[in-house]
Amino acid sequence: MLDIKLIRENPELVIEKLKLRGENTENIDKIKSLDEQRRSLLTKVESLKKIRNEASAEIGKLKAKRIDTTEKVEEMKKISDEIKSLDDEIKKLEEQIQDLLYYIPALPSDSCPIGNSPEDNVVIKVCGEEKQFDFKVKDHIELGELHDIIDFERGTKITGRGFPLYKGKGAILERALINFMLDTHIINGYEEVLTPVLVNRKSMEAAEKVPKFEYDMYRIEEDDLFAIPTAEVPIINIHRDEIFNEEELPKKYCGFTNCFRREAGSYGKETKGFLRVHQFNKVELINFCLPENSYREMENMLLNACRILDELKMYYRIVELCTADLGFAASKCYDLEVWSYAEKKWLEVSSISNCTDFQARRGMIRIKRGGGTGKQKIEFAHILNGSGLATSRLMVGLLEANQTSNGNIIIPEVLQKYTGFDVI
RNA sequence: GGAGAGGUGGCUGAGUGGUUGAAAGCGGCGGUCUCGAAAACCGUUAUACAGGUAACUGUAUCGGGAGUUCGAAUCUCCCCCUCUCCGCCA
Repeated sequence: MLDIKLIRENPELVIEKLKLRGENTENIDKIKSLDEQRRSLLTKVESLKKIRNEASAEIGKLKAKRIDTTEKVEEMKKISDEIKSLDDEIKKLEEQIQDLLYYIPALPSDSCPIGNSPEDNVVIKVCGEEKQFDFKVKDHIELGELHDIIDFERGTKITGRGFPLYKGKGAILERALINFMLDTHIINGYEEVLTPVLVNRKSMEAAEKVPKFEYDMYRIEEDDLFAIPTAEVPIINIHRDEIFNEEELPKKYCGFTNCFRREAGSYGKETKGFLRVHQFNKVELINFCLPENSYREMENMLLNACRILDELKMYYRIVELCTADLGFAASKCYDLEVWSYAEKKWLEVSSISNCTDFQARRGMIRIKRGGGTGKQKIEFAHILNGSGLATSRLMVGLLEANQTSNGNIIIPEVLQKYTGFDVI
């Protein structure tokens, strides 16, 4: 959620930044005028409440002295009614403001490349070495079937399309990847958490997934719970409605969860195998930090995620998203993409975002600074999230890149101690 | 799912209609004392919103919402959560 004060004080800036995202900005003026109405009513009702409070105290004293207060009470009845109707009006205005505000995305950082579509994203760096194959490469579905390690058909039988079933060495490889990633992140200073995968509405709101993306999520209506689309949601909510002391930051968490996405509206796109699924596995990185450090921390997080791909000896690239391609809550974002030798395209395996105070404001995640100096200040934390990494698409790249001419798959060296075997 | 108990400031805990934003204690912070520390003592210690350049002022907040009242932490209704016992169960 954006700061209403920013819209109030500098609407031109807000509009200018939103336009860079290709966002419709007409609601900004609407919010501004609703906010003006709200504040003028607020001033009015607060002064009436002051009168009421003073009168009530007086009535109390008079009654104690057994002096008649009928006249005073009658007068206050009128004022009380007036207060009630003003309060109702204010409440309605606040609801209108919020309904609009909840759909306004974060403002892009000045450092974001400006663009109109994903084509304007900027490739920062290509890493690792591209392999040369002197045979026709198999795609991950063929490789999965060949070794009976991924069974898409039975996954479909159990649940539906997009719910893959891993078997045998496939399941072990998946588990090995997760363990390898978590262990690596722990070394880099992240605390591991294992969170709930169903969360309540408040948690979704704090992560800025609801109301805007409510219908992209699997929901359990009876209990008003949501299946998480990413571990970002429960991990951020660890500190919802809390205030950090500034010395506690940066606070870094990593966590593995299953992730669930309806991907409504994307049918027909990348329906093959692992490229777009409804349930996948992901290790997530979260960093709560001081506002002035968030962009520096973001570079660190990028390195932490890259390290996984480096150690797996993957061929990948770092892409910086342009203003038009940023996620709803993000001010700046890097994607990591691994090369698919069979699909002949780059696959997104990680997205590292600086959401600055956008989620912290909604989730009331704050920092207390200057403790003991007498000049205490409370401000919103900055929150970064990054995948480190998502395994299903990584699995695609990994299987393809490590295949041999007879269809075997060589396990990368760093994973061998986790799998217990070196070839599939 | 059934029965009961309870939700008050960072924590413990008083308060059942009228200076109660809220006693007291603990903790935190600042100070006095000390070579330093502890102890003791003194002071201070919530958040949000609105107005104001500011000092500051006002309003709101005792799980959430609605209601009664001139006035609600306190009374009424609905909801949520936690705990205990029973049932079920990985």
